[in-house]
Amino acid sequence: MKPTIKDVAKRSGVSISTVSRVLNTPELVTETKREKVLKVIETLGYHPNALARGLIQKRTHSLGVLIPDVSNLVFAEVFRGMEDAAHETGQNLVICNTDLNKERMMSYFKILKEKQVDGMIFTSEPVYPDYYELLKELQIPVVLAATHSHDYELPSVKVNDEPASYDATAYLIKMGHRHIGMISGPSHDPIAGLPRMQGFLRAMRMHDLPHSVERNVVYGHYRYEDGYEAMEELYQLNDKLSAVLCASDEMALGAISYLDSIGINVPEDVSVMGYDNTRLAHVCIPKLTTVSQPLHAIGYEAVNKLEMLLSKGEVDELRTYLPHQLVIRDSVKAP
Amino acid sequence: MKPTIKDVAKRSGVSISTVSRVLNTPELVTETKREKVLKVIETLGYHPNALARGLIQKRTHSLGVLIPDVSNLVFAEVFRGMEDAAHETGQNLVICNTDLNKERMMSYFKILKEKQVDGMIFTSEPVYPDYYELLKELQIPVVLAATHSHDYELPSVKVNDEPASYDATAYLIKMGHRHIGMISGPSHDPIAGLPRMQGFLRAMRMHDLPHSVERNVVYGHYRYEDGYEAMEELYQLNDKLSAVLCASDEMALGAISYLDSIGINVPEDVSVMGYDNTRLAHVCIPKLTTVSQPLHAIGYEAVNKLEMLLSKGEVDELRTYLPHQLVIRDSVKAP
DNA sequence: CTGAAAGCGCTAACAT
DNA sequence: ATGTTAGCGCTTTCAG
Repeated sequence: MKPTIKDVAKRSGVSISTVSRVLNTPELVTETKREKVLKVIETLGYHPNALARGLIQKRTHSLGVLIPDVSNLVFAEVFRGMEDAAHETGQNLVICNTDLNKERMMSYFKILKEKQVDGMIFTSEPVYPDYYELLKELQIPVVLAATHSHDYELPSVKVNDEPASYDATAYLIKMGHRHIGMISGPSHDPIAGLPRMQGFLRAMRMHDLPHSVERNVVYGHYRYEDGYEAMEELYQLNDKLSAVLCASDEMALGAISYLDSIGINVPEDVSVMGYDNTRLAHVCIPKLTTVSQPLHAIGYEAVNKLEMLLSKGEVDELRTYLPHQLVIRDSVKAP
Repeated sequence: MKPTIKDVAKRSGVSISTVSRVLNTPELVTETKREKVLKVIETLGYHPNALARGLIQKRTHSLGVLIPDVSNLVFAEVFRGMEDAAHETGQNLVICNTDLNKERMMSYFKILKEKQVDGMIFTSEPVYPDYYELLKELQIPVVLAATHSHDYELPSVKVNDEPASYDATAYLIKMGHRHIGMISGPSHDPIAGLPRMQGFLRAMRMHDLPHSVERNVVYGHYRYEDGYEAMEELYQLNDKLSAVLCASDEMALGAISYLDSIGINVPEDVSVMGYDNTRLAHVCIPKLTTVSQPLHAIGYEAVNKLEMLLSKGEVDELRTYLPHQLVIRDSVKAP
């Protein structure tokens, strides 16, 4: 059997409370006893049982992370930020891939609750009413990362997409483009879909440029393949476009690939702009001009915010919007 | 206070063991009582405490994952495989980013031990003697993913790199290339460095082609930037190379980028071959011809193997080698 | 400064 | 089929 605190106590000739003290409040124990106990711990190879401790203290130093898909670069970088913050404050992360599956999501809520995580980070998905209800019933502190909710008072960390998308479009316009298309996320996606499209439309409108949703906007699910198909569709809709704004880097690459397949060069013939600034964006040819989201920081700050919520019971700022940035590289040029 | 099993028992007018039974062995409880209890659980919003349960059963259904960096596509895909397998068997994953930092690694071993994870997956790093000693002391079941050990009897799942690299090189040769360079991982990396280089050298030797380590091989740490710099170095060493094998897709992209910067086209002037077959490889132009590692399957099988180790106490096959595959795309052509 | 004792919430014999 | 009881390994009063 693995040694327990009892074994250590017996071998050290002290009570278990003393052993507990050298582990938790060593300053309350005489030096000689403390050293003795430490030595026994060493020779026995004793390691405290965090379950027993957690059972009493009601604190496990574990956080649950709900994320659509860790193998997606965007989420992987956000997640990495969470990991770094968690490591700095001695927390562990229990990860759950949701694949945007509601049932899987709800079942994870319960599992995490049972495992007594101290809190949860909910990533990149809208907070539906049933999620909120369950969360409330479960009474688990939650912070939203790369998503937010106006309906509910949930702390969140994300980029403000509408202005970011506006800026991107304005940049394209400033470069001299007048016929600009957009490959958007799904219009029913209130997080990364709608706002980015709205920013685009607002910029076009403000500059008196054509911005028919029917002729200038097509939709995809942020993936490379979606970008490829969307570009094909967009091109059939409107072939005098000189620039295309995409709602993700992956879709931008897909769009470039389609254009390449029909002999159109980027950026010589058509400019393409990405969104996210994942590693993808600077690893390809041409390197992507894109909207940078501070992915790592979003994850990092989300965990910090959760930590504050756990320790102080409240956060300093309910909804944090981290600044975006335009990263100018090689996929956009003047027409 | 959150309701406990006691509260449920009281409200249902039964003993706590009966409540425990409806949760764990419902068939042993009369239907009427069971329904009554279930209803109370529902109205009270009771959720069992997994810590208390784990304390008794000595099984937490949590696995620890040690991985260098989840934001790296290679690991992210392996990790995703682990998540899928874990989900299917009702396990949770606690993740620890090691950044190849020995101390961080060793401290994570201990933390995971204290949290009573049932087992651990150790990813993509050599098993150094001090790791092994600690692992042995801690008595935690371990499976290696994307790495292995000949020195120790540790179950592992990976691809056999030497033959894979041989095959890649042989393909290049079959395509007509005679002057081939390699951008290798560090030669001191026994997992993804040395074997891939050895496979390359063996293929060159077997075909009586020039294979001087000094003139044909340069080294990098698998990243884009490394590939870029390595390609520059390689080109200065030997400018009549018509093909380059890289030890990672990222390095291949870096190499292509360097070649592009000095006006050399891929694959028209020089062929470049990648390794890993991450998403990167089919998202760029030209799409990468590469050695496919079944990344997802490596993670998936590693978790399954760990599960078998936990349930049966042994594994059917100590070291599993998953098949690699050549994926022919656009970055290699005949010279 | 130290020890004894009372749980944390649950499962698992052991009775009945 | 159900209840009683004894812990799992630890922290935390409470005495001394």
